[in-house]
Amino acid sequence: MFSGRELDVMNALWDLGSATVSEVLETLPDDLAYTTVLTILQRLKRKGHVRHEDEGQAHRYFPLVQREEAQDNAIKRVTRKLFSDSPELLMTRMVTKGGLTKDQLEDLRDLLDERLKKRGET
Amino acid sequence: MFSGRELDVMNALWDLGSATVSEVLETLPDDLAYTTVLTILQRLKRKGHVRHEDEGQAHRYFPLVQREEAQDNAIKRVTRKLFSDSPELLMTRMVTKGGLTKDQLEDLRDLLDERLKKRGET
DNA sequence: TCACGCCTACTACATCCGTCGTTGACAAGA
DNA sequence: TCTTGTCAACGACGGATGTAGTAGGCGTGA
Repeated sequence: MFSGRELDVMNALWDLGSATVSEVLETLPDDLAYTTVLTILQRLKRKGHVRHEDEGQAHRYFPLVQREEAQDNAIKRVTRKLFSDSPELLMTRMVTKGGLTKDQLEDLRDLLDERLKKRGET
Repeated sequence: MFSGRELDVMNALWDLGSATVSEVLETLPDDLAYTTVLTILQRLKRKGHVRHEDEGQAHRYFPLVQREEAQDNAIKRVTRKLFSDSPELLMTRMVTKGGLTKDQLEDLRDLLDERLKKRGET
């Protein structure tokens, strides 16, 4: 769905809520040209992923897709292409190999417990 | 690391262990031209992701990267670009929203329990 | 009024990606 | 020997991506 650079820009918009080209530029760690960011935003607009309003002579850009949607799409893609479409396989791999601390693993187990209590049926 | 089509081809190689162009072609669900698959394999070779040996007049291709490595890279990329570099956030999202069955959630909790027992220290 | 700074629009360009067509080598039948 | 089938090499082409230069509008301070 989003390319690498597009994701950088979308992340800026998601973090800030909305942003002008300059604001995105300040947010990004890499040292890109102003016009580079402008181009990416224009392409995102053409694809319908952002919109913009006038703000003085500048444009203020707003994301039209939610971060959550992009997250789910990315997960789905990785799951399909690299884990035989099995979310369980992906999760198992992350648990067994995924550099999580003990605390994080415990949090996760607690979350699972809670989740399992809440839906004893499904 | 791998593009969409490249992943399709790599999956064929990983599943079969090694394969000729024709074998990859038979494995893929989509109806691509022979030369399309050949091109992808040649590009993968140029990038150092596969190698090939002669087999009669054909080439037999072998993957040079393991599926696990590609899986980890993909997870890392998604984690970095969409989950603030936090594997825990990703996992949490999959647990709370990721379409897993009760059985799968239970399996996962058991896996976590076991995992936590094994490393009471870290 | 004019030069400067900020901002957008438009153009460009190299590379990558997905997809094939053409060409030519080579082997196995007819 | 002629034909046909199987392969690989190479070139091509349109679209996406990453990156940026140039032109031109507009407001502000001198």
